Amino acid sequence: MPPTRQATRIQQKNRAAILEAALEVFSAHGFRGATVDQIAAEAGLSKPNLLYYFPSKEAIHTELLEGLLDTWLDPLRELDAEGDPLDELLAYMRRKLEMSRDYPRESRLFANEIIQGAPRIGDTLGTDLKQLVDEKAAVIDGWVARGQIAPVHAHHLIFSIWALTQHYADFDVQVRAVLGKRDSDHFREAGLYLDQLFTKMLSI
Amino acid sequence: MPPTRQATRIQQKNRAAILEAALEVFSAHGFRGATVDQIAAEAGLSKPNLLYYFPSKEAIHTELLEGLLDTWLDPLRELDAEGDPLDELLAYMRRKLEMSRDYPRESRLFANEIIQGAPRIGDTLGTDLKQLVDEKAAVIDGWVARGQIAPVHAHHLIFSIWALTQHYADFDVQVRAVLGKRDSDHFREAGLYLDQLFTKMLSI
DNA sequence: TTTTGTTTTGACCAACTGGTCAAAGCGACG
DNA sequence: CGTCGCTTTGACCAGTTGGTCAAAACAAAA
Repeated sequence: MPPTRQATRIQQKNRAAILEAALEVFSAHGFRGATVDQIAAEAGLSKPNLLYYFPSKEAIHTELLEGLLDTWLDPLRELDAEGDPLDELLAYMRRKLEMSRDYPRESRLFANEIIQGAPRIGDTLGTDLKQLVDEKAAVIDGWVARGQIAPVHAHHLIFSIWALTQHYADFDVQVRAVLGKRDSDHFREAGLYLDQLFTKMLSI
Repeated sequence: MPPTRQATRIQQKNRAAILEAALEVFSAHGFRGATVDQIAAEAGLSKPNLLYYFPSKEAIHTELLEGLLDTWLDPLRELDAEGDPLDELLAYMRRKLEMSRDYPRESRLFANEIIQGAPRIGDTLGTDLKQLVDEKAAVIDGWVARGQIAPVHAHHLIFSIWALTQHYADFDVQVRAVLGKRDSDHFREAGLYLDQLFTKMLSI
């Protein structure tokens, strides 16, 4: 690996290309299903050259996951206890749906990891993720207690937002197959449907 | 492979053991992540012996998927156009949730396949599955037209039932990590939450 | 006991995979 | 120009994996 103090321009460029390629390949085939050669080819590098920038296949995967986890949870962090409850929750849902539309590879990367038991980020789930979710669930509970939204199980409300929005990224082929092969129009329909769903669910 | 007319008792037993073992291994590691040796060991057979009953790893996987797809869609087939709309839809959702609780491996097997682009059952999705869903969506549209439930986009309603129930099987580790390590109690909570959600969504 | 068909296995193979390494290429700076 | 550090690569390796095969073990019928 390059032990320089500051990453050179070439290093920055190649590391970025590798991570981008790895996202493409890992999200499409899972960790085990992806090969270093595939990632290298996708990044326009030779295998040994790729391994000059990252010590191992696992290292790439780990760095990808950790680097993306923050981004992935940002929308939830933005949930504002001071805002209007319904607006805040709908906005959160919409942001998540947009992420499914615009960053499906990231969604599938996580989905692959979690379905297989989260062998590489399991720890983070029980600590960082749990902490964030508990915190935001408390906010929701507060809204419920103050009668600002209908009484709901806050944790399951969050799960349902995750499930419903990520479904359109993770199960994209199925959605497309069932709806017929229209492009991304179904994201608009989904948005309307989910607006309706959560509005009814949360209205008193 | 055994070219006998009738499968002997040994054949039936071993083929069943192999499929059971394959379900365990494929659902936990995905197709590429699973090894024939692993499946053989899980089934209590040697690798050559396993390959005496199935011609290849792929053949096992295909047979598993196809054999299970029917079972998996049964609850949807049971959706009765003549029954009470809300009862029928809630019952369907509950059955799907029970399946997530009782057959999480099957759910993960499909999830793995679909996330990776359904390379092995993609065709079935656009034909059989689409046909069934379109048919049931028409039933739902009928209920809407007759004013028996709130106006909803039928296809997305079905997607939302899938997404919300399968989430508890496919993302089990995440759900457990966030809720804390209680056993299957969260399935009861989830059932109550989803009852509430769909009741509100569908009531006029 | 012999025969016949089924089931099981040890030994083996070719392809693939993640990873190593020494040497060569390259670019910038003195 | 020459040198020095960063970058790239061809050749290679050991372990794994899906799959084959001939021979052995076994079971049941004759």
